Amino acid sequence: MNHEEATRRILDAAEAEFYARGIQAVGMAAIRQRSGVSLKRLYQCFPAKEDLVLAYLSRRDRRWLDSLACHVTATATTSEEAVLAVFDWLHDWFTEDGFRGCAFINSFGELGSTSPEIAEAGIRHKDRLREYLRELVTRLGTTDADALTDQLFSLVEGAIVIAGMSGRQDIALSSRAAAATLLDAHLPVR
Amino acid sequence: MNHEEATRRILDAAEAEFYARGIQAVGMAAIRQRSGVSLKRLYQCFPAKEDLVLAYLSRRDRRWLDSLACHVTATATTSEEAVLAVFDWLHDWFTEDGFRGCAFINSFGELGSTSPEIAEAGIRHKDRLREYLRELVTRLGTTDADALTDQLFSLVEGAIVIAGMSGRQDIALSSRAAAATLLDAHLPVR
DNA sequence: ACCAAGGGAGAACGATCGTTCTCCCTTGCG
DNA sequence: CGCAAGGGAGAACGATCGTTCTCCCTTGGT
Repeated sequence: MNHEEATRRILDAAEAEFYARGIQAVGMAAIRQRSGVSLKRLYQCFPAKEDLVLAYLSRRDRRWLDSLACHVTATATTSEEAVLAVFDWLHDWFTEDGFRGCAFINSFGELGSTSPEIAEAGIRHKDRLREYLRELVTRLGTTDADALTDQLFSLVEGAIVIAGMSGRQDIALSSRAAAATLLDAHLPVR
Repeated sequence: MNHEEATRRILDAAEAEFYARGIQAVGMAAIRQRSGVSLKRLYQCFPAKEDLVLAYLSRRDRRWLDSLACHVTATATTSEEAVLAVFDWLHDWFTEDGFRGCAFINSFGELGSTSPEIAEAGIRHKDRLREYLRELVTRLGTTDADALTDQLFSLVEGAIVIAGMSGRQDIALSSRAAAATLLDAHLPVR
C-alpha cells in the first residue's frame, strides 16, 4: 500500500467516524482500526489529529459542493428551477442513511472556540455555499441579488439545522416552497 | 452560602464557560474557580458533569424563550408585527457581546451523538421554539399555519447559524425581509 | 545468505479530566 | 470549653487519549 492509498483510506475512515460520532469522540486508534493503516503510517500522513480533521473538512467541502452543483446542473433547465433544485438536493441528502446534519456546523460547535483553523474551515465552507447561491441568483437577473441570496442562504441553513437536529426531512420541502415564494416576489414580471 | 445560592452560582459559571468555550473544553475545575464553590459542594449540587450540562441547557432554554416572548409582546401591536419582531429580537441577540451562536446547536454538534439526553434537550428546545412560532402564526388567521410556521422556523434557524458562524449580524434583517415577503404571500387580502 | 531499511503491532509516556478522598479548619451546640 | 458535623482546598485516583517508542518481521539488493 503506497502513501496515496494510505491517505485515502485514512480520510475515508476519518470521514465516516468523525461525521457519525463527532471529532472528540473518535480516537486515533479508531481511525487506525477502521482504515487498516498502522499508527506509524497514520502519523506519517497526518502529523497531528488536527491536520487530519482539516483534511477531512477540506475534502468534504469540495465533494459536498460538487455534488450539489452537479445535481443542479443535471436537473434544472431554467434559472428558477436551478434555485429550487438546491432544496430538492437537500431533501435527497436529508433522507440518506446516516445523515447527521452539517459536518461543518457540528465541527464548529465542537471545536470552533478551541481551534481557529477548524472555525475558519467552517466559515470558508459557508462562504463558498453562499457564493454558489449568489451565482444561481445572478442568473435570475434580479436587481437585488445580494438580498435574495441571503434570504435563500438562510432558508438553506435553517433546513439543514432542523433536519439535522429534529430529523424532519420534510423541512426541505417547506423551505423549497418558501424559496419559490421569494422568487415570485423578486421576479414579478415573468 | 446556602444550597440554593451555590446552585445558582454554579449555573451562572457553567453558562458563561460552556457557552463561550464549549462543554468539553471546560473542566469542572474551571467551573469551581469561576463560581467560587468548592468541588465537594459542586458535586453535592450536581452529581455528575452531565447533570450540570442538562441543568444549564434547561435554564437557558427557559430564559431564551422568555426573553424572546417578552420582546415580542412588548413591541408588537399587530399579529404581523409580532412575527417580524422575532427577527428584530434576533438582531439584538446577534449584536450582544460574546454572542457565539445557539447553545443548543453547539451542544448538539458537540455531544448529541454521545449523550442522548443532551441531544434530546436540543430537540426539545427547537420544538418549543417552533411551537411558539406556530402560536404567532395562528394569530395571523392563515389557512396553512403549519406550512408558514415551518418556513419562518427555517429562516430563524438559518439566521442563527449564519450569524453564529460567520458573525453576520445583518442576516437577521435579510431573514426579516424574507419573512415579510412570506407573510404578504400568505395574507394576500389585508 | 546477509544486511540495512522500513513497516506493523502495540506498549509506553505524558497530559488532561471527571470524580473521590484526605486533611484541616471553622462553627454551632451541650 | 469540648466536640461533632460539615465545608474548603486541593491531592489522589483511574480512565482516556494524542503521540512516540520499542521490538520484531518482512523484503529487496548484493
